[in-house]
Amino acid sequence: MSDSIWCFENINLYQVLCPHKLKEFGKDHFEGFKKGDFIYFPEDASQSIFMVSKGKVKIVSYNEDGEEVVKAILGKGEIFGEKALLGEEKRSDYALACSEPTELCPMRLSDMYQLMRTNEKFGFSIYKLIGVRIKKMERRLEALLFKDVRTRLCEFIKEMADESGTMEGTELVVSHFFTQKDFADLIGTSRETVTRLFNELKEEGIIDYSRKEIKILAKEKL
Amino acid sequence: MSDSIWCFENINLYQVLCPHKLKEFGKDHFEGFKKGDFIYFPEDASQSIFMVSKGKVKIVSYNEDGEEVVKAILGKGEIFGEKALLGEEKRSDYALACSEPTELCPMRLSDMYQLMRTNEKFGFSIYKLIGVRIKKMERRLEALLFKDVRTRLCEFIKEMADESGTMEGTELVVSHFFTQKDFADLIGTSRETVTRLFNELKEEGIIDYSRKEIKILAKEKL
DNA sequence: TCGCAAATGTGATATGGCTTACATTTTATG
DNA sequence: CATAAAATGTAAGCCATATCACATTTGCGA
Repeated sequence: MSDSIWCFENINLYQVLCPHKLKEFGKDHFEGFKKGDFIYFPEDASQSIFMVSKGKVKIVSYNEDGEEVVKAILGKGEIFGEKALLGEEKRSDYALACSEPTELCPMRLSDMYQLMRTNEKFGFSIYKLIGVRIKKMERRLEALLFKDVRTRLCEFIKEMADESGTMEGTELVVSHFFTQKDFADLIGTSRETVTRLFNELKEEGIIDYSRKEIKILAKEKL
Repeated sequence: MSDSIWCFENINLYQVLCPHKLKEFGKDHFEGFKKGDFIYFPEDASQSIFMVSKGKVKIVSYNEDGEEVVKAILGKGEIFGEKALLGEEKRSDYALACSEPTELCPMRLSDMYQLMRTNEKFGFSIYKLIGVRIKKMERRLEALLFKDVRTRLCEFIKEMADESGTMEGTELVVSHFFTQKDFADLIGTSRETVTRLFNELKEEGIIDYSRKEIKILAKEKL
């Protein structure tokens, strides 16, 4: 649990990547996005990776019916588009800003590679970041294979709490900006089931759910 | 589709990694394993990554009941343990040889990093390899989220065919050494369902399944 | 501030695939 | 070659969760 949300599992990437600390690359590093602005589209050339320096970014795709499917939501200090580093030539999904204003810190691939080669510490940070991503995916896969929906939701809430929860008195509070549909996408279930489960957890006095935040009243029961 | 099984999605890693081509690192690079030999255990320090130079390797874990759950099966030219490169300190699963003899080409982490830094081509191969792994995982995740078991099995068979199928007359033949339990683990279903589906596909004249190989009679219907 | 679209709530019904339980076949092993 | 162990085959019943069909609430944009 951390109060500095950009501290990403012991790798302070914000510190490493932030333009202020890397003046030589820092010229055109900030960009302002409005809510709903697309940052990239599938088939766009994967030329850079991004760090969120302000706001929130959604990674999504669209299913056959044109409905949005959320794959990830990222906040300050988090990185996306990093598959570009791994030989991906074209983006495979959409990235869009979902809060206003959203500011990003894009880094060109060539700069990244150079930095990774010359700055050992930086290189390791990037490796580690990708490793963490893979671990996260593996956990998700395992949950999907072996755990029921309620367990998946509980674990998801706990993860959110670990990443961005704050203690307010005796309550652990996680502020968020997910819709229940987003939760559903992220844990792999239907919107209706999520609604039902949130109310169930509420009834049982385990959480207190509202649109903006989740208060965790009994973490041990999650 | 390729007849050289170690050609891994356009990256000929065998060529790059094979000890014969890297004499300076090649002293102790071959090791013989018998069927069932463990290569590493969870909690072992992640000190090296391996390439299969002969035989087959299973990556597994065990569930609460002590049953084996297969996570991946790798053949010649494929790499495993690569999370070591990404900041993983301890192995998180078991790797064991599942054919005899199995030979590996282990590379120490420090050597890898050095090679990656000095040999640009090598570095890119590794990045790309990890990228391919991630893509594969993403596909798996998506299949699990959006597709029913039959579709998942069909796609899995098609993938096998693309990776290691050979044309024999008009038939596309994939030889394999999976049990139906293995298929079940890999696509996320129960063994019984796999049995049923294989027989269903057989009845429908789409494939011809036997323990050693799958003949694909109507790829378009898969 | 009104109106409308998006988000949430809830019941009824349907169903894919898991589980259980056991039979049969194939393969490994002394 | 005999016997055990592993893999495969099959059926019946059940259950978690999807799907459908609405009602209600919330919040945003004009």
